[in-house]
Amino acid sequence: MVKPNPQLWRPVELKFFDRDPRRVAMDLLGKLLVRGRGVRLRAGRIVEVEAYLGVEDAAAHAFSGPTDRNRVLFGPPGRAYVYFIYGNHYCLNVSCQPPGQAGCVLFRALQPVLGISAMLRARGMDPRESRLKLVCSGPGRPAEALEITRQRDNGIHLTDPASGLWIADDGFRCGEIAASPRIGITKAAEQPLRYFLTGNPFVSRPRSPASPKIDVLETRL
DNA sequence: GAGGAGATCGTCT
DNA sequence: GACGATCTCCTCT
Repeated sequence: MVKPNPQLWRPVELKFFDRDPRRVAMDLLGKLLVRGRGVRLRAGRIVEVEAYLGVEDAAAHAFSGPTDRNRVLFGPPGRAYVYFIYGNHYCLNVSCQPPGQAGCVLFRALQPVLGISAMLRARGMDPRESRLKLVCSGPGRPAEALEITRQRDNGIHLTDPASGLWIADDGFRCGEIAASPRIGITKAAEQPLRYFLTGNPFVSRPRSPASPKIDVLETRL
């Protein structure tokens, strides 16, 4: 494995997010989600995401219009939307499209790249733990590993390293991208809006429980 | 390994 | 008061 070099990481530009969430979701695969600035960085490669299409998507938080909770989704693109779920977990999304449209992408799984011991600590796991899939696979776990909370991070700029939570491009070519139905939802559950890297061991579930159907979309080498 | 159930609390109706 | 874009632990096979 090549040693990560944060000096070469470039923040993703704002215009990257000013597009259809399906396109943003696919293009986010292989990018890095980074916590911190300067030293003591924690970073994970994005290997699994889900697209939510805004007010026309019955499974999206934005479906019933703006509320105090989801207001970030209706604002500018490239912002963190953090919500609390099941009394236990925070989940991180990034807003897409121009203000008024409420598309977003949910981060479902990361492959730990940098600051793994700090992630293990944040997750309350044994520092000698070798099953790294348990660190960031599943939407609640990256938030815990990177200490993302609604109070601290909701609405911040994911395009700006100064915010302390940002998305970087290190030039990684991600290989084959596949799509399947989204996980854990009951409405609009059949649409293939979950995207992941084929064969990557850090993907939370290789196939959706609701449907085994997987479509290979494209290959980037 | 698979499946089920409990934990736990913010948000919405 | 009901529900939820989840996780973990426990039991069963």
